[in-house]
Formats: sequence, structure tokens, C-alpha cells
Amino acid sequence: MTRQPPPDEAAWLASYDPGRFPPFAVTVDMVLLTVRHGTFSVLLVERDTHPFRGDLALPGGFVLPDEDLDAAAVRRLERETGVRRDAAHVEQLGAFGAPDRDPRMRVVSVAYLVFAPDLEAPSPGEGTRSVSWFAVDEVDGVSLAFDHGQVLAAGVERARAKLEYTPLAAAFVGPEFTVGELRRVYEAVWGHPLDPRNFHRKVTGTPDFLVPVGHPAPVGPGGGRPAALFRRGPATALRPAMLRPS
Amino acid sequence: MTRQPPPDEAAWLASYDPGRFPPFAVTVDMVLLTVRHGTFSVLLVERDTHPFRGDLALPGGFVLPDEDLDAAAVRRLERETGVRRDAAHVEQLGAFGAPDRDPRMRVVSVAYLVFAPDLEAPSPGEGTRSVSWFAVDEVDGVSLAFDHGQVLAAGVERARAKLEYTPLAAAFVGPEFTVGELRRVYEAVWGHPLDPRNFHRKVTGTPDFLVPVGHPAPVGPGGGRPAALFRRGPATALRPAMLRPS
DNA sequence: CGAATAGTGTCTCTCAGACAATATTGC
DNA sequence: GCAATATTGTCTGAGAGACACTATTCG
Repeated sequence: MTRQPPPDEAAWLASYDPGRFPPFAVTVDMVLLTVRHGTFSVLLVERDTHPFRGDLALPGGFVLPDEDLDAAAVRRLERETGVRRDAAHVEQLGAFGAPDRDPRMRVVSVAYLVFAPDLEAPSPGEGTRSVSWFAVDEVDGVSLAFDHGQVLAAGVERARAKLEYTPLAAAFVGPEFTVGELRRVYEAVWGHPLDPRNFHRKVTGTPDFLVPVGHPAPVGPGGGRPAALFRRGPATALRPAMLRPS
Repeated sequence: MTRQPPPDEAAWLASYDPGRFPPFAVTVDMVLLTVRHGTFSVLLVERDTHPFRGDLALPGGFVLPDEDLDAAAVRRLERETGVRRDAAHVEQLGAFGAPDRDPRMRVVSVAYLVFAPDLEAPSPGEGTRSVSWFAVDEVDGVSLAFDHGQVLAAGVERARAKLEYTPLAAAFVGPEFTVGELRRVYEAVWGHPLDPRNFHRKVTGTPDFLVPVGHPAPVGPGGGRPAALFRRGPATALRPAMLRPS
């Protein structure tokens, strides 16, 4: 039983030369999220070259011919932002490949989602004028280069959902943290205040989420009882989930 | 998202050489899942050409130069399996692009996950010897072409997780179905028996999950009380989730 | 002491797991 | 009637939201 190729595909196949293939380029783009000063923020660059010169964009770039996708993402992360791989959570967000997303040529972008602790201001890479943090809420509505608005929206929604059923909020803080710091991460990402007492019960009651470190944290500027310090435990999921307030 | 380039950019584009960027081929691969005869199953093809000739593989193929990724996936779905887009659930699973995943050239594959009702045996496309359903459990451990073993595993795990917190199990059955049919989908995908009474309470108690159709279903071969028929409701999530039995 | 933050305890309601009992069919 | 499936109901324990109360620090 042989299938009859449709005209468009047949035409393409007829002109297909095994030594060549359709001119696709592959890039990685990063949705690098953090919580700084209590604000859920994303790292954006200002483009210094065409196309979209002067517009804000997600950091990213072309994948090298022999480079793994994940490796390309981590390389850009370390080079352009100074975040080390093991200090952050990195996962693939998905592929974005509308035919007209880049006016230069056909480009498929593989987007990565990164959760990082608060960082010093990173330094610009090539082709970018500046690189800095923006509050996620402020960027909402601003038009970004390429389809980066869509990519960012997908990353933000995924981040919000992941806090519900994974312990990944800990990727937004340092290696040692208090329950209050963790709660402020949830509040910033979700944009909702949470009850400190119920939150404390949930996170300390979930097995393997938090491992006590033994000594207390230094007291903050406003006074108050010193909080216990924790490290991330080996838990990989929150079951049942901690649902976002409606 | 069409954009008018400024004059200077247009000039720059005219002199632009696409060959400066590393060349990639882009394919789509489909993890097409269904439940047939009570068994969670995946559609696989036997390859008839190099590389991996004779091995089992996920159906898929090259993305055309001007084709959207989703469109490429849906096109292959309809052509090679006869599933119509609106009869199934289609979502992107992710990109797979290890440098050595295809011995011929550098290929990035964008995998799609499809939930479909039970279908007649589809017909093979070009480059494939045969196409048929395999029980997911039987394929586990069999070595598939390329990195399709990994892709399949990711799709299966995503499917199992999605049943927990979405109403997508309904994509595995026809437009009208009974609570028992829906329960058997869950049982097949999760590989665990569920309590019919508790299941009934959960799905009928979740607002907008099921819409009663009014008339009952015909009685099955073994007799038994006729079940009420339902259609999928507008709900998009199950909150709280229906967790898999540990 | 008062303000601020951390942490414990209590009450109530929702919901999931276990399972009894009833309803409606084919044979 | 009996076997099979559907559906309703009941009991119980885990867990989440609301919130009182205690603990420990700074100024």
C-alpha cells in the first residue's frame, strides 16, 4: 500500500538533494526568572542588531553544529548571565517555530525555562545593548522581539503551575533559606499573599521537602524571632499539591 | 505577527546570507496514544529505509520549509493515521536534538503528543513497511529507532500526569461516553484498578467536566444496568487533582 | 514595653478511600 | 433468580483555610 504524496511535499521531495536539506536554523531562547526585592522578574536584553533592533528580547542565540540543545542553553546561561548550572533549575519549555517568526530565515527556537536566585546585574553579550531585570507584570503588554512575548507568557504560566506541585520554589532562593523566604517566593510568583501559618505547616509537613540545617538565620532589619534555616530536600513532587489561591 | 521592516533593515536583509548560520534539519515525531481493548497503546511504524531500517519508530517526518510546526504534526496525523484534528487532543511534547541522534545529519525533532480514541488500523506512509498499535508495556524495553525510546517514555509519563489534573481522558473515547468507559481509560493508562463508586463521584462532582446527554447508552454484552451518556464539558482542569494510586 | 517576625495549636469543611446498599439490565 | 454493571449513600481520616495564641528578637 503506497501513499501518494501531496503536491507540496512531492515538489519538495523532487528537488531534494541528499547532501542538502531545508534551510532551518535552530536557536535557544531563555526565560530566566528570579525573585528580586519581592518582585517576580525576568531577564531581558535590548537588541543591538537587526532584526528588532532596539526592542527587548529574551537572551539566546544560535545552537552550534555539534552542540546539544541543553548544552547550548547552559552555555548561554553561564556566559551571558553568570548563573552557574548547579545554582539554578533549567528545563526545556518547548519549541517555537512559526514560519515567519524571524524575518531573516526559517528559525526554530527551543525555549528554556530557568529559575535562579537573585543575581547581580549580568553583563551584555554580543549583539545586545544592555541586559537587565524587568518585573514580569510590567513587561506584560510590552511588545517583545520575535514571538518572545508568547514564549515569556508560556514560561511564566509554567513557573506558576510548577510551584503548585513541585518543590522548585527553592531554586529561587540560596542554598540555605528560611520558610519565610520561601513563602515570599510563592507570593511574588503567584501575586497573592499566603497565610504564613498554613504555609509553614504545609512545607514543613511535606516529607523530604525541607531539611533543617540546625542553626538559625540572622535576624532581619525589622527585628523578629530568628527563623530556622533549611536546605532543599530530596523530594521531587508535592502530593497533594499546594494550589494557588483562586 | 507580521511586521514591516524599516528601510535600512530591508537593505540589510537583502544582503543577508543564510549560510552563515549552522544548518539543521527539523522533523516532527508523534507519540500517538490510545486505549484499545482496555490496553494503553502507541502507534509505531516499522522503518523501511536507512537509518534504523527494520526497527520500530514513532511516525513522523521532515517539516516543510514554510510549514508551521503544529501544522506539520497535524498534517502527518491526518495523512498517516486518519485521525482528524478535532477528534483528538494534540499538544507539543518538546524538542529532542542530541547531536548524534540521527547518523545522517544534524536533526532536531519536535515531538508531539496525541490522545486519540480507538481507531481502525492506519495505513503505512512512505519509508515505512508497516504501521500498527503496540501495548505501551510491551514496547517498554524494546529498542526503538533514533532516540524514540526516550521520546515515547516522556510522552507516556506526560499522559499519565495529565490525567491527574486535566479532563483529557475524554480525548481517548468517542464524543459520547459513559462514566465506566472513562474509568477504563484511567485504569488502562495508569495500570491500576480504580474504585468505580469513588471515580463516579469525582468525575460527576467536578463542575463542567461532564455534560449529561440525556439518553442512556446501549447495554454491554455482559448485561448490567444501562449507563448514562455524557459529553465533554468546558472544564479545562481538575482542581483538586485526581491523584494516581501510589 | 511595643512592633515585628516565627512557629504551634485548634476548629471546621472539603474531599478521598473503603465499602454497604440499591437500581437496572441480560440470561 | 443470578450475574453483571451503574449509581447512591455512609463512615472515616487526611488535609486545607481561618485564625487564636505563644516564642523570640530589636529598638
